[in-house]
Amino acid sequence: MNEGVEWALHSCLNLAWIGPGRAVTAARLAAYHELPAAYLNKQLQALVRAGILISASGPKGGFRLARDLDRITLMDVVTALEGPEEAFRCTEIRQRGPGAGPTGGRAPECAIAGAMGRADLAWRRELAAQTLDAVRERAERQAPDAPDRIRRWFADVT
Amino acid sequence: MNEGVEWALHSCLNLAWIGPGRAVTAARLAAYHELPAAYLNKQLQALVRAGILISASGPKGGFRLARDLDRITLMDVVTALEGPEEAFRCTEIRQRGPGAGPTGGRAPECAIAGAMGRADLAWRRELAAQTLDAVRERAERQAPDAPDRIRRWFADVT
DNA sequence: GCTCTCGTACTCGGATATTCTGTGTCCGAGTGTTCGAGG
DNA sequence: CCTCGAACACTCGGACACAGAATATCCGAGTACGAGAGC
Repeated sequence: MNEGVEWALHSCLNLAWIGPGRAVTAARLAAYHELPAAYLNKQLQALVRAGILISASGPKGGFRLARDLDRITLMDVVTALEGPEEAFRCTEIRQRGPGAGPTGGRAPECAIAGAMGRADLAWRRELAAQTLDAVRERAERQAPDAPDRIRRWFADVT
Repeated sequence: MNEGVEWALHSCLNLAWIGPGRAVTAARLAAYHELPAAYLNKQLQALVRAGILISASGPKGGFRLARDLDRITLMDVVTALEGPEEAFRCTEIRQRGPGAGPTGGRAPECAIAGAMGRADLAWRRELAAQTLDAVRERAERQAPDAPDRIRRWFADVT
């Protein structure tokens, strides 16, 4: 899986902790975790295209959340960065070669693809069930001082 | 996901339909689906290392199943080819940069990694619940003539 | 005729190229601010 | 003093290199079979 997923999730949580109104630049978000700024910018662009973030150019510009965390699921972020297609792609090799069989392409369904698809569905179901707000809540329970520390660091204009 | 997973699953089912005793060469298995023989051989080698297949060199050599299909799960095959590590890898970026916090590396658990890990667990649980024998049964229900056709083609020594 | 031995053909196994997606970087388009001139 | 305008600085956005892994291929190690010579 793309490494940018981790970056995007952390950045979304940071944006929420900073405050809903403030727009933060990609460079600043990247500096907080020592990430390559231009590349993080690329990932955030994908979130903008997916409607998760809103971007603004120019001075005082940057990124901010398009909606509250409780309306953003892990599935949304993963789909925005990885695309909608599932991990296992059935290339229908059973239809090629001597084993093609007499079916003229109207094969009902590949049993293997079906089984893999069920597993993929379980994965997506679990991702869709988890909102970023629930993740934030867990994170705050583990590190209650994190939100304030983040808010203070990002308020620092240095 | 690696494309070889699909090839390996189909090959395992073909091996089961051919019969438990017969050893089939990688070239023959590849020809049945018009796959690159040497590359399929590489994938089957991984299954041998995982204990799913047994290989034999020389004339009359080839691959055969190490155990019955009902004792092989989709999880076994995927792990053999993709490795045991999960798709989402947490690189602990929260521990880097100004946001590192005072914890000396003994952070309890990344909430994001935990949430992604739960989804990955659901995926693996579903894969582990499906045996290749169940997949075979579904496949036979959809194409009852497939086993006999496969057996006959592979029996052809041409 | 039977047995032992050597050669051969065939297979897996790992080392070796090639392509493709992910990773990282750079410069141009767009925008809000700010400084200055004019009324 | 207030208003208007233009230049500027800053940000996103997409186009442009680089790297690592997936994909594909090739040659060597090992083995079972079979032919041939010897007993």
